[in-house]
Amino acid sequence: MTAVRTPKQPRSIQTKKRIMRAAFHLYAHKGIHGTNSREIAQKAGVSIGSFYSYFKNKKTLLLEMLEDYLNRHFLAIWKPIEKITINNMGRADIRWLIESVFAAYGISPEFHSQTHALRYSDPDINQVYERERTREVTQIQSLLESNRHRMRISDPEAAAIVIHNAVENVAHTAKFIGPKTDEKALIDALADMIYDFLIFGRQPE
Amino acid sequence: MTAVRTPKQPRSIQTKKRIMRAAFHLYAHKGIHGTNSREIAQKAGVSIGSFYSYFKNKKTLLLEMLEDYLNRHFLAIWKPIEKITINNMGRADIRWLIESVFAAYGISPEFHSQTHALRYSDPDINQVYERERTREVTQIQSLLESNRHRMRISDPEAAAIVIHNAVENVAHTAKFIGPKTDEKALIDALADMIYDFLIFGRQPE
Amino acid sequence: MTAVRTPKQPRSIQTKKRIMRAAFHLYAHKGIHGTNSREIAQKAGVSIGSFYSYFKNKKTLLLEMLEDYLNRHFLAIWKPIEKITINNMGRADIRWLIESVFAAYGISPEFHSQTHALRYSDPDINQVYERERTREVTQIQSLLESNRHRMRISDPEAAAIVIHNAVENVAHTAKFIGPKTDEKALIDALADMIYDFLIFGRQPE
Amino acid sequence: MTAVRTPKQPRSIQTKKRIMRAAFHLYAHKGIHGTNSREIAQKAGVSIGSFYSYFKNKKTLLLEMLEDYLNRHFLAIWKPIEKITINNMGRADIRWLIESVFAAYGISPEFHSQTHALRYSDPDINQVYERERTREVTQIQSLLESNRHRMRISDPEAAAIVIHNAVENVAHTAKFIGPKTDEKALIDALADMIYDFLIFGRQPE
DNA sequence: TATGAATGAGCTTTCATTCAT
DNA sequence: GATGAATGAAAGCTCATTCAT
Repeated sequence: MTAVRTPKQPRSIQTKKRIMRAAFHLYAHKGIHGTNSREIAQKAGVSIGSFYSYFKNKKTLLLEMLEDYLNRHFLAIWKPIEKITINNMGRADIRWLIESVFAAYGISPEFHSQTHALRYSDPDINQVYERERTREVTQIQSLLESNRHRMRISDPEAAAIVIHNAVENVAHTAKFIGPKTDEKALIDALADMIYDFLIFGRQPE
Repeated sequence: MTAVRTPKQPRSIQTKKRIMRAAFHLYAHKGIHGTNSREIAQKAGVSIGSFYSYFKNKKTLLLEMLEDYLNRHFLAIWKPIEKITINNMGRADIRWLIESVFAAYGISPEFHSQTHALRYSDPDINQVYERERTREVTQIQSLLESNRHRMRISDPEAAAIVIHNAVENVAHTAKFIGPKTDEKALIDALADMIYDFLIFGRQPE
Repeated sequence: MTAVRTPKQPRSIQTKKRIMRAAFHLYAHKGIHGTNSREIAQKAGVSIGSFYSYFKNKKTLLLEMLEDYLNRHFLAIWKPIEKITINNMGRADIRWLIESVFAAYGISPEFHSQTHALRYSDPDINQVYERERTREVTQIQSLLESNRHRMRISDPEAAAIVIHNAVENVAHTAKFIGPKTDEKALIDALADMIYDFLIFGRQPE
Repeated sequence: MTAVRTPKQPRSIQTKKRIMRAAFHLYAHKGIHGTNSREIAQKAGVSIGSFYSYFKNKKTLLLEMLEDYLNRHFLAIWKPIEKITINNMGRADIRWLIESVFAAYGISPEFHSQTHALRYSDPDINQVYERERTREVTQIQSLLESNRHRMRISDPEAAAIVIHNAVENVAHTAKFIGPKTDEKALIDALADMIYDFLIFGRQPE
């Protein structure tokens, strides 16, 4: 049977969080496959038995962590959106958004990249990611629609996908490569590229 | 300790290639961590003993596979470069290059993504990838330099990094998501974005 | 070390019984080794802490359950004995007894068989069973003695053992195999066999 | 993947047999659930890795052992059948058969009883046993048919079931209780009971 | 040189039991 | 008294690697 504990008491909730935080750090540093459950429990300061009373198995832990992480990721990007002039976006607004994405990728490029790679061999992970991707592309697409009158793009969905990918992955790579890169320059280049694309873009012949 | 064989006879070379091909397929389908050495040997039609006479250990196999893969990847992109008007690039040339990248990512987005994720926890893998990234960015940067007179970009290195990332990752994502995506539209959007950025781009204030 | 509670208040007694009943059902359906203590407590509607205040450990629970079960088993067989013409038994009386045994095995052939099997590796269980077996064989033997004048058996103890085994195990098997078996036919055959054996049996040469 | 080794080389076959023999002894002495795989491997003088290259898991080992055991059991009973006057059975023939059964139960009453008990919670075990039971009852029934002209039993199948159960279980119990029991007396009583039942049995009214 | 049997460290997971709240 | 969070020994099983044949 071995039902998983659904924590209600404050103590329980804290314990569960401690485990997830410990796993997060270890996964980032030693790799998901290079970290075992004992290690996670130990780092969280709980027994291995506790670990398994909060998570059915290691996979479940990973899925919960991923949902959690992607939510934080999403919020880090889109929470500051109120500061943007939604239906009259300028270069500064685009730059602001890009900076949010860079900040979001600062949470943990390691965890991001590793879980992303698991999409190929793990349908459950893939599903979580696909849901997230859709959510983000939709967000961008609706921004584009709000500014449609000023734009010349013919296919807002393709544009949203391209922009989403470009920004996310430049940010990801930048964060990974680390302080060597001139982040400011990258953000500027990206902002230019996207702004020109959206506002000055010629209609595809 | 049996020394690792450096195959010189044609038959040996064939065997080694068979092992690498078997591993490549299995890694793509079941994940690197979901594939064990017995399985690889079996699929390659050799004994596990043979496997270990060709590769010191599994890690060595992976590194050799990665070098091999990245070479194929690089060539797939840059071999058709002769067909490009190097120092007077137009939108069509850019489009052509992007198509090459998309084709290169068709080789195995699965293997690519998985090995990429290992960079965080495995310095050896990271090194191989870093070398490759530099090689590719340099390639783009030199293309930009050749067309500098027609461009207004202020920081060619940042531009090269941004373009490299944007293209590679859009291609990667497109190949992964599969036939659902309208690949043609993505390539068009990317070509527009990059062309406008390079040729019509305003000087950053 | 919290002492085990010896329940005297009615509510306590009820709780203890609830636990035993829950265990009894689970053991029968999922096997003794396939059932864990949390499951028992849950099905009984008590906390695991309560469980251990009623039973020192799982083994104690099992022993108490077994004593309980074997008492019910014994009574189910021998309570209707008053209806038998003790010292002038006929075929009908034998049949009547056999039917009681079949009924007794209806209580739980699963629990019976499982605990029986533990005799080999568990001396405590074995002791309880041995005591019970002796009690039942003695009962049969005394019935045989009461009818000795009409019988030709030379060794009443051997006869008692043989009869005891034959009846118990045919009943057990019949109950286990289930409705497929024609229980009536089995009971008839058994009654014939035993009656002929006892009343018409020739002296062993 | 982890394919199970199908032993072909003599060395392999020996190793597999050694494991099964070790398990057989341990299961009989410490109980199936009281024996772990490490212990079995150790007693067999092989590594735990070897154990699992010959058996997919512990359950598979048990099933193979059971098939093996029941075959030996069956042969021990029915191999000496040639010495019986098949279609004119007398008391001596019956006694001879009963002795075979007693001998067969001498192989391992402990293993027998324990696996038998698992029938309730394990459908695979149950299936193996049910197949065996049918095979044995059929054997007895065909013996009864061959002697039908001398018998008065009305339902050969019920008779076969009753006899089968009676003999097997008396033998089982006798072997288990051990030297305390006067085995000779039991066999005599059984032979009398069955002979009288078959040959002198009155027709059920 | 090729084979595949053998190894055993190490991993995931379970569950009887305790004890702080 | 009752609760259920916490414990950790112990079990089943995998798999990279070695080495006798």
